[in-house]
Amino acid sequence: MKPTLVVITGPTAVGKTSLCVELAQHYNTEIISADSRQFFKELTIGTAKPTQCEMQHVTHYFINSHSITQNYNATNFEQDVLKLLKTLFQTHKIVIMTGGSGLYIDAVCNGFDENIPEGNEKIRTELEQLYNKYGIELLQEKLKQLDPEFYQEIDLNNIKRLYRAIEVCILSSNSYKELRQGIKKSRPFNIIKIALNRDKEELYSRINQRVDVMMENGLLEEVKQVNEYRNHNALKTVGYTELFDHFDGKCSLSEAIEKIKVNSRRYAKKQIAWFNKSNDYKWFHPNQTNKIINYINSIIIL
RNA sequence: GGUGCCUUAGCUCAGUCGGUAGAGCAAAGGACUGAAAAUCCUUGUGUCCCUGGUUCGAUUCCUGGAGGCACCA
Repeated sequence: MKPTLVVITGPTAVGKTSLCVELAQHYNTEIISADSRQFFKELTIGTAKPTQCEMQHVTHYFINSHSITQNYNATNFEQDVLKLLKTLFQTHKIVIMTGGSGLYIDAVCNGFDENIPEGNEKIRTELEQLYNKYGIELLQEKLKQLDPEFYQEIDLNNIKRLYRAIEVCILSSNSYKELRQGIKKSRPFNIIKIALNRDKEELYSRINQRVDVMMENGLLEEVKQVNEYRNHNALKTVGYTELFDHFDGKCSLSEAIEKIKVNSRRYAKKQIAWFNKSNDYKWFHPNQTNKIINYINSIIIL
């Protein structure tokens, strides 16, 4: 019988961590984090990692696994998790993966189309220079020549999507449109997908409170310590960019804190939209531990 | 107490030489296949403070009132 990966996701601050610790103890298993910022050992308070205590009770993977100076992306994560799961499934029938990074979860569950090349630092730097020098129109024009079909589909104002599309065309000498098959990979394990949510008001007040607690716990000091790395992708993160702005005198501390709350709420909205889009999530309230266990058991028995 | 200014979207304010109104921020919804806590898109009906008057028509002009701010006593 195939082993099972239980995916538990949901918006930030909904209560994923404590539920998953409970579930992991119930199933006597371990947790893989699918959070694109908790990888980084330098970012702790602002990314709301599990507590020391929680991590002592249950083994967590992909927390503090990387440094902010390293580049780490969804493909790296996909490959690393698949490798890890192979090992974990030798001793566990169930493994839990939890986090709020939709793309990373999809990478593990579905994979990416095979013939599309990975990101390339050199090309990205060149494209960025072109953008800074000539503006977005030049890149739009470039894509139009390289891949007129995809040019029609893409959001032409989205510079990162433009970079990516052009990069793929250059690297593969093929059209991005052609390469995008959207074929889900089959995995050697079953996947149960669960998403958590609460009333919006409740969620938002949890977010606001959590930001206040982060400040009490020393977020300001943590951000100061990584200030010199602010150009790294890992630090383009809610909770950090706002405080960098404060350091630069662009806003007061209390304005920065308010901005962190606003941006966290927006992040939660975006996450909910992402998870809503795919219909294979079963939604629960984070308090429904028993219902969730029953749901998982009912599928595993089948 | 007197004089002047203000009162318009959740907030800050613009505007209508009289034909029922619009920006920024916030908010809501959405997109997103190797940077994803990134990046991007869409969405503005609100007793224009209240009252009476002038007018075909008032949020806009005039009278009176309420609240706020400033200055003078």
